[in-house]
Amino acid sequence: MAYWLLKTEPGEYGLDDLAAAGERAVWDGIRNYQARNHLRDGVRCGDLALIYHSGNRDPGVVGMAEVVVDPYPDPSQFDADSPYYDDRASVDVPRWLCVDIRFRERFPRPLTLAAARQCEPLREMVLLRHGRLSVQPVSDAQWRFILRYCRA
DNA sequence: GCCAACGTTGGC
DNA sequence: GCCAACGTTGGC
Repeated sequence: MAYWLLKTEPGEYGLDDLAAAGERAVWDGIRNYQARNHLRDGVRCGDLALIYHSGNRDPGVVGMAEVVVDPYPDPSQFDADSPYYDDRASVDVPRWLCVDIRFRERFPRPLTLAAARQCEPLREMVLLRHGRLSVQPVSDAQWRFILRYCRA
């Protein structure tokens, strides 16, 4: 079982939408090869993920979700009406993956990016070193630290 | 809205 | 395969 951090813009699809989605939400639209490779090579059913809100006034980790299925080809890449359509992808040779997740919790004390930068145990976190990656691994130690912080 | 950092495209 | 031009992300 592994830990991840998934980014999203709350104005598009945030923790509220995830909570409202119930048992299963399609986490699609990932269009970055490094993020895709994390899905392909790492993310599996049963993994847990921090939900990170970006592009808002106070970016940070706001909640947690559970991965409920192994990664599979993102249907939106085949949909010409979708903003995530990719005409280089085909059903036979899909280019992008997505995953389904389920809301687990909303943190009483979100970890803002600014606060994370002040936390020594998070110094090596991918979020702080490589800010733009939308699917990124979280180490066991980082996970434990963040949960203790956010649930306090 | 600005801009730095990073990713992608495409000519050669 | 290099690299310049361009596009995107995302904090501020």
